[in-house]
Amino acid sequence: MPTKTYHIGVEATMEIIGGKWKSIILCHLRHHTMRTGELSRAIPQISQKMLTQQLRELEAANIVSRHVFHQVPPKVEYALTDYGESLSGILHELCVWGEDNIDRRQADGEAITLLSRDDI
Amino acid sequence: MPTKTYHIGVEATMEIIGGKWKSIILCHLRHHTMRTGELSRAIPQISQKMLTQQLRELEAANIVSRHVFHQVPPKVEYALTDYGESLSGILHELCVWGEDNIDRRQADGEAITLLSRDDI
DNA sequence: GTTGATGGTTACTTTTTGGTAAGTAGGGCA
DNA sequence: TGCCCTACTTACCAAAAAGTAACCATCAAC
Repeated sequence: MPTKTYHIGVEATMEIIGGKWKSIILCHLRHHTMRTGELSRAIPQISQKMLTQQLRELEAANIVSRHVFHQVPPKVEYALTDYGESLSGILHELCVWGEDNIDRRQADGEAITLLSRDDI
Repeated sequence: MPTKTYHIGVEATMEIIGGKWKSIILCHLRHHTMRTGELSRAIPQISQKMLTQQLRELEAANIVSRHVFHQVPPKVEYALTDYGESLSGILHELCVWGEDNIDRRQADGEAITLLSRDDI
């Protein structure tokens, strides 16, 4: 098997939290365990397909855990793993920096809105 | 003009530092001003086209400054702006977390290498 | 026995992103 | 005269990521 080569640490991080959805999902899970439906309500723009796909990839990277309750109708809960929690500080800063960025651009006259500034 | 809407701060951050190259470029610029050629030697996998394209986008977001020396052959230097410096802490953490992630995966038996651990 | 709730998969299409290769500029220099 | 250097641009193509829409399973309630 060919050896995977990184040139700088951030490459590996971005492979895990990069993409359009993963960091958003993680920012929500940072606060509490969530069910599939809760996540898709919290991220209304995401499709079912993308949501489960990204959750599977985060699970494979050991960032997120998946807990299936064998019930009908089904119930599945997602949470950060202990290792995933090690990203919590970074995720928080990414949220806060983004909020500040949006503020600046608004002050600059850009037509831009941030719907929820729920990051504590 | 339609108002751009974000649902959570991290969306805005990722729009700026996301993608395959931007965070890598920024991690290099974090240490010092660099010329175009230095950057492409530091990031050997990137193509000319991607390098200048990403630098232009970072410049447009006021994260990176571009200083042209009117010489022949041309000389252009890139640096973080003051605002770009506000990302420095995050970039550092992204590098460190990635280095740790690679260590774990190596310890886990994955065939994986990190070429330079130059993040201080 | 039809409907609804939840979580999920699949095939297919579109959009976005990235890669390659070639070309530009203009003075230096042999 | 013609080639080098550096930073960049452009046209074109390939690959990856994301969107759409339809479908599945299960059991409970009506």
